[in-house]
Amino acid sequence: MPPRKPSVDPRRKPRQVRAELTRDRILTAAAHVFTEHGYAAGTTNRIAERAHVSIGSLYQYFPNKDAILAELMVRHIDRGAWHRADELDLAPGTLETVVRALVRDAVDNHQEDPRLLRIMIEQGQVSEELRTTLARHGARRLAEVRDVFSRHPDVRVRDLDAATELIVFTVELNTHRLVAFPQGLSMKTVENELVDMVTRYLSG
Amino acid sequence: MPPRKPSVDPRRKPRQVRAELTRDRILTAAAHVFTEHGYAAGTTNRIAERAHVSIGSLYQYFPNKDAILAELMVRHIDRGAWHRADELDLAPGTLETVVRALVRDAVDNHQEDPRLLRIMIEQGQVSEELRTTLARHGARRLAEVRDVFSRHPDVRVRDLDAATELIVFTVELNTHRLVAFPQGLSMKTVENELVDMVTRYLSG
DNA sequence: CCCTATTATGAGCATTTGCTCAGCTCTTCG
DNA sequence: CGAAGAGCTGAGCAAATGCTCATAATAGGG
Repeated sequence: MPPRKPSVDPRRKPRQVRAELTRDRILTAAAHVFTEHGYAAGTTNRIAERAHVSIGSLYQYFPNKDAILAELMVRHIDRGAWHRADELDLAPGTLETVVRALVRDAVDNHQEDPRLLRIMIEQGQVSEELRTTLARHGARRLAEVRDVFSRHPDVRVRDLDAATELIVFTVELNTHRLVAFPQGLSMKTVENELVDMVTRYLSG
Repeated sequence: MPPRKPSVDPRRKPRQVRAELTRDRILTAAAHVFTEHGYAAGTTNRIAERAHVSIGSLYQYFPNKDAILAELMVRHIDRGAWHRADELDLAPGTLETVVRALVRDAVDNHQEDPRLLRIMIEQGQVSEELRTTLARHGARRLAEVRDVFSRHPDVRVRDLDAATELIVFTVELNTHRLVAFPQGLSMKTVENELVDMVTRYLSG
């Protein structure tokens, strides 16, 4: 890492529409670049290039690289993007149907957002607010899934809370792996086996 | 990142005890440095310094920085993971017993150094060479586990290969999560539920 | 003790990356 | 129109980092 200055200097605040657009393009590009290359390899020059903006312009609006990530996080909070992303649409039916819906949901929503979020979290610069918000939302989602399970007549497990947590994470992690490394096994195969495993588990 | 050469050149293989020790010191130092500073900030010079070895020596045994992490990961995987595959084989019992052994194995193997583990996982998304190395070792392990499963009379699944892969990754990933981000649930609870899920899945 | 293969050294090269700055273009408004 | 300020540009600096290579030190069989 090159010059890491204090650089707490105030940056230009957009006064024309043009500038606002530039800022947005930079942020959008940054989101893409970070998700694609990771934080360290997501260089400011690369971001500027992707935004079709000169590095000079970039640094006119952000005092340093970290500030870009920070702004990205703020926007995430403001927009509540992940709220929608993880919304679950579980219709009642066979247990297998329900589980399959859960798996499909994970596959659908696990494309872009989670990776960026992971980068943000790993980078450690996460605000306390983001952390708690994420935690709260995660809990809410767990509760939703657990409710669906608890209402289903075929579900027979010792510890529903533990089971729900295990299942949600297992589905999520396997999906992540599939999306990240689309190796050997096909999406369909994995989906089927995942559904089988979870369904049999829940059935007792 | 400075010069990123192809660097597929063969490196010196230790022929004297002295060299073996040097290699070990480098790896040990690398583990510490990566743990302390993270991968990006864990510079090769810093590693060499901590190992009380010159960078020249470091590069005599490792073609590049990634290779050091790769070796660390290989050692991590190798350690214990299938020394016990034999035990599993020699002491066949209930399917549940076998599965529990598998889970315990993963837990034991990961209990040691959460921070390093996280780095390995996170960095795993980058280097192609690293990935193939891991893939090879992973494949070996998969084959062994699949063998154990295939020999057990109670195992009834459509696609043993797919099932094995799903199981191994699920066990591993859940263990990672538990160790790296310890949350509400206790180790014991998760172990039990994991065992239940996998056992029921395999039983068909 | 000597000779050769092996191992160790570290200054420095090549490259990368975060970031600056002098000067340019565009917008706005009297 | 035209001036002033807002916005934009990109060559390039300084620091950092991965890695090489010429050279020196050491080991161990003969």
